[in-house]
Amino acid sequence: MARLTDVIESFIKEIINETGGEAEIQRNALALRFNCVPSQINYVIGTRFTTEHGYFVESRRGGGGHIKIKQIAISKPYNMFMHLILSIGDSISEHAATAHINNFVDYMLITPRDGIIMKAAIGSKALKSSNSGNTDAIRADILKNMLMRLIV
Amino acid sequence: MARLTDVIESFIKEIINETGGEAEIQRNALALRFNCVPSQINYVIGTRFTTEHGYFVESRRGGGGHIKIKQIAISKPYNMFMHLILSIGDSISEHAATAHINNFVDYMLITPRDGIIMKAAIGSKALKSSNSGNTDAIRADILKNMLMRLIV
DNA sequence: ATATAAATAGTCAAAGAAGGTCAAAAGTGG
DNA sequence: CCACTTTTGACCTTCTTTGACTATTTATAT
Repeated sequence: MARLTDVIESFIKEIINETGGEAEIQRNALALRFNCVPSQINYVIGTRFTTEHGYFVESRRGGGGHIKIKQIAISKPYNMFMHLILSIGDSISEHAATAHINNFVDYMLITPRDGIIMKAAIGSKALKSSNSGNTDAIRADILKNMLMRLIV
Repeated sequence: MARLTDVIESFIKEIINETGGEAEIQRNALALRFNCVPSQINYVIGTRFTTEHGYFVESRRGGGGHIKIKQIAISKPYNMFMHLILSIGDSISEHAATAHINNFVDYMLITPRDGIIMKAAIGSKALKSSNSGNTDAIRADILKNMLMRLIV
């Protein structure tokens, strides 16, 4: 029995292929089409179209709302970039994050100015309000989001 | 489906660009043109042309009434930069932070790329691991840190 | 002048249209 | 049976559209 999740997954991937990298869907319409509850769409996206899988997701609510799923480009430099993004994991120290950012600068994947902004964003001063315990997780999220945005 | 609100927004912005900074419209005429109720014009103005977005709005009722939407001119960009850093306070919503960043881009205090990185850093996706309650505080810290770094 | 009509714009809340979250229930493979 | 994944559903948040009612300004008739 083919899992619905897999069917929806391929459906979305097909759209992405056809349009050359981006699928813009409407949650309710899709749920209706596959005869499932809307939140199943969220499940599919949350398990199959994550950063780790190389996708970037945005959405808007309200009238005319939608969900946009973008595949990051897969040219050579991006592969390297992606590889580094994946190596970040879901928790990272300031020291390690800074090292990564400096690496990105060294490899010229980002400019020194980009590096300055990023280091400011993930520095301990910027995250001092976070309850110790999840600081490293927040830092990882911030770092990955910043990097993803640059290649999506 | 394209949101009417967005259509009206771009229409007004086009006028502002053409006239070099100011749009004078008539609410009813515009509503008629876009086939909506007049108050939708107020909605567009109230959500897209606020002070935070860098606009100033005046109006007059009665015969020959009108709504004037002016883009705020900034004489000394640097002052604006400093002023906004100070005005951020110790807590800020994603909405407000995004508006600030977009403003910085509009006034060319930062590049669009800088803006992308910054918005990624303060987006709710990046801060989802923060214990709800202090998300806005963390965001304020991050934003201030990034901005400070650029002028120090 | 004054009262009244006409022409505008403003406010606010309800209805409508999406999407998000989270946990319980159900299914599956080992 | 156990651990893991998928399916479902109840409830929440955000954004847009609509409309009834209000406020202000200008025009017109007395």
